[in-house]
Amino acid sequence: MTYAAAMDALGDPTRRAIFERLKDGARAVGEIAGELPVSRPAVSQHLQVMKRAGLVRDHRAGTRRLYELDPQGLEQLRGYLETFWQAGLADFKAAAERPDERGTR
Amino acid sequence: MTYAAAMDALGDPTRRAIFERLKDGARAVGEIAGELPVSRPAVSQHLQVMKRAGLVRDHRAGTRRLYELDPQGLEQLRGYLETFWQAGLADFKAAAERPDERGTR
DNA sequence: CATATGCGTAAGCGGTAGCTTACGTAAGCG
DNA sequence: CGCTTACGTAAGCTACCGCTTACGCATATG
Repeated sequence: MTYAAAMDALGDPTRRAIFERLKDGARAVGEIAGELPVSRPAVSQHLQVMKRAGLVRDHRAGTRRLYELDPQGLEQLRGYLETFWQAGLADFKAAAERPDERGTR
Repeated sequence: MTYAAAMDALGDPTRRAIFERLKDGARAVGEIAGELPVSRPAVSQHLQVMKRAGLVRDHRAGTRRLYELDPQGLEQLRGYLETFWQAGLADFKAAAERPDERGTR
């Protein structure tokens, strides 16, 4: 049920930008903010939302504070999306993937 | 790059509720609205946002309009999340999954 | 052809999400 | 010990998002 917080969190573009910056290792707050068009406090606030959502972890490193990806939140999201591929969706997928016949859109 | 629209769309709780109602087959707009605490136009608006995001498809059925899941959008999301499990994240995951040592949180 | 059903769209409103600036605090450094 | 660095938090403002009501349109039905 906690996947909801993770979905809400990654619903914001700035938050996704921050999240993606953590792909290749832990980073400091100001370091991330330097690469984005928002202030450092803004990044700090976003990181806390993601922390509550279980998407990131943090730990101190001198005067700085390093944030890194938290696999726990990612696992929640993966599990949630997986529920949509279940049931009769497999053959439905096959039917839907051939160029549409009904001209939807 | 179009995964962004899908993430934005599923960032809203009401939209997720609608999305989940489509798990087991196509549904009409009013039918969905009847199960949710929002008006039918609200559901209609949400469905269109999700349609632009590639998350749902629609087609007419008499005077009604049936909406169903669109595997295309789901695939976008799955692919996006997958990028976070790449690289050195595998062994990082192993390190992060044992009860934390640094007392983060 | 008249009526009913089901839906999309327009218009408008209120709450809140995201941002900024300002301030307080903990840890390294000379 | 002052001073700097790096961060979190508070306060406040604005834009936008999600909602409702009202309306118009297309399709079935008798």
